[in-house]
Amino acid sequence: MRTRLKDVAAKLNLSPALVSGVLNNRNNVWASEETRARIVEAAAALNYHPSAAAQALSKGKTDTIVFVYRRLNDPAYRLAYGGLVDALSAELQGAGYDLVVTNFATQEEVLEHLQKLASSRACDAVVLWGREADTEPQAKLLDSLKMPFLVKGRHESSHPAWHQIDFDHEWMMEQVVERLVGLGHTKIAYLGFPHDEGFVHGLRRGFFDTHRKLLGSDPDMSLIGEFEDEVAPNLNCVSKWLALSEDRRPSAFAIGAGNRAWQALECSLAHLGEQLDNRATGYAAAGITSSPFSLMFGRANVFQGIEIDNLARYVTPGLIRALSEKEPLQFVHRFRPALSESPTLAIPLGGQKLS
Amino acid sequence: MRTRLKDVAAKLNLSPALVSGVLNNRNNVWASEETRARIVEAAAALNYHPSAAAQALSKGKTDTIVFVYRRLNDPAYRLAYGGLVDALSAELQGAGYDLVVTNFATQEEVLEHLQKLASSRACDAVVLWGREADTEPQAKLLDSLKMPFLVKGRHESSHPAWHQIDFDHEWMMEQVVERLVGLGHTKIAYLGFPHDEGFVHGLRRGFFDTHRKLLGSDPDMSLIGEFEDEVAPNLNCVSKWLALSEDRRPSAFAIGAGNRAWQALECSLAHLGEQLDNRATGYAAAGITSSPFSLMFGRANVFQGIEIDNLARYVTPGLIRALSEKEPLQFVHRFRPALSESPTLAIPLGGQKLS
DNA sequence: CTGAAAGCGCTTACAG
DNA sequence: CTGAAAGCGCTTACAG
Repeated sequence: MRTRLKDVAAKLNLSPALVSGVLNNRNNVWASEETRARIVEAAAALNYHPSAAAQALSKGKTDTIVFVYRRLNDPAYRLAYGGLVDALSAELQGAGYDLVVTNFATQEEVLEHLQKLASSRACDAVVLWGREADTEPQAKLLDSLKMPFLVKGRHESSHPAWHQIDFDHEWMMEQVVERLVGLGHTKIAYLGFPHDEGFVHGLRRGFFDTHRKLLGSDPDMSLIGEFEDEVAPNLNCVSKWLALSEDRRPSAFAIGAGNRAWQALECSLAHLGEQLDNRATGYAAAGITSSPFSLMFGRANVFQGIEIDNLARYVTPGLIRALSEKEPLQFVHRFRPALSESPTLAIPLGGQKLS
Repeated sequence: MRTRLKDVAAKLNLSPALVSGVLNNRNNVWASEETRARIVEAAAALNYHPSAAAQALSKGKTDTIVFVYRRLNDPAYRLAYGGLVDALSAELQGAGYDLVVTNFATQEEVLEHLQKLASSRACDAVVLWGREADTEPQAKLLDSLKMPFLVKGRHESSHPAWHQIDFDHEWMMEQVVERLVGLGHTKIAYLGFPHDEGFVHGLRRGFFDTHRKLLGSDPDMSLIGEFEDEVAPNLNCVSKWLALSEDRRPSAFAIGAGNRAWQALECSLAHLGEQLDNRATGYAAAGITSSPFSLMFGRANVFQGIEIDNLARYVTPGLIRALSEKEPLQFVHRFRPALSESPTLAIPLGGQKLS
């Protein structure tokens, strides 16, 4: 039999109420320092830990947060979730919360489960992650059920009062363009995604706005490539760019796309015996990457795996605070990760001699 | 206020006990079909879901399983955990269990938390994942606390009664060698890890044993390379192998290592204008990979990301059964994933013309 | 400083 | 077929 509150109370000849009060540091409970010490000591000696279920039932608080998402086929999403769960769980653990992870194949199942979560009082809050088309109805449902939640995404214009978080995509692309222009490049191509999603538009907007601001002109529309995260279309596009005459050929690349775009870029360059470098001469690139990422051959400045771990760390305190309702809540978080040198495998290529 | 059991009972003028009995399909409860239907209907109409805490308290069962691990620096571990959590959570959800994920920086914290889990009755079972040096003491502790658990790893000789799962590494390497020999290769090099861990020894043993069995001789010890999962040492080793005279040079590679070994292999070959292929002529390779993995240039047969998802799917039913104790428990699970063609980026390299 | 009592929302014999 | 009652293990006013 595991130790219960009454066991430690009995051992000390005290009432369970007192022991409970002391152990929980309740401030309307009075006990001598000596008694407190005895209680704490006895609890430790008996290896007492309150029953989670009993506490949840009497307190009406579970100290549990549920991370809910729809499973996506795109492996990049799964990877991001993996890192996120790892970091989120670690952060919440530190604050005394458990993280339960639940995923479903369909949006219907997600919505049904959110209903159940709310009415079975199985958690204190929910974290929603995924595409905006999915998370918006999910968040709406939780909102109507008065269940606290945090949602990943850019819902700031439609739902400014939601507790939401995402990257500051416009700012990130600004950093990218500033970096490339700072190196001395003026002909900058853009590789991005073709999807109609908030972050895609944000990245594109950031590129265009900063290009205008720093170079005084709109980007050359023939140097804008937007493709799925596959090697072939990116490779095709980049190799055409590199085959342009020198006056039209880009010398730098702003990447608002995935790892396949980077791989295509590096391979196209490798064909010409070139590789990326952070210099005014030759070719340079900067941009976002999925996690985990290493360049194969060269060097570049990247937002590493968009630092999803840091995103989790950044947002957790706000979530906890929102739950304890001690401070006014900041609703819209825009995270600005650091642009830094990418890890590189530095695989020697072409004519270079191997050791 | 959320609906409680008494609410639906009151609405139907029935006692809570009856409603509870019917809703839980208890077999010593008698109610007419009509009454049953009314109860189910009313529960649905009121959106009734029993309080998880109250159920846990009265039943002494939480329907929760906790996944505990120590955070490791190696990103490959994190990735594996990510995919695992995804799959495990999905599987358990289907069986009515919640998965809570907890990770800690140190082994001490893990052990302390396991203590707490056991004495706060916060879960029905624990899943342990990580290196055997960590999981062994963890499992021992849970064992002594009578907390059911499943542990990843190869503890079959030291603790045959533990509910444990891992890949059948010997068998996997057998498949690899059979595949390469089947293609017609006889000079097979081996790339592995240098660590003193169960799976490393298993892979190596599988390679040696099968080599002897199929080729009638021990492997050439100069064609055994065991390195950390980094490009440089693998690249160095493979390029030396490829520079050997034809009578000594390997034409095939059995990989019991990580993605860096594959990258090194492909790049070494690319220098020579070669790439991997599943043929008797040229170079072939087969082996294990970390998740997610694509070859850059060529083709090969691999155990894809060691199919950690399938491992989770494979093991969940046993875990659930162990908890309900309906069937005798199979303790040691050895999973045999399928050897299949690796995804490849098929990046055209070298003198090849781009479209 | 201390203790008896009610309540959280269920489940489960048990008596009718 | 049905209902009153005790119990799961805590917390929390409240009375002393």
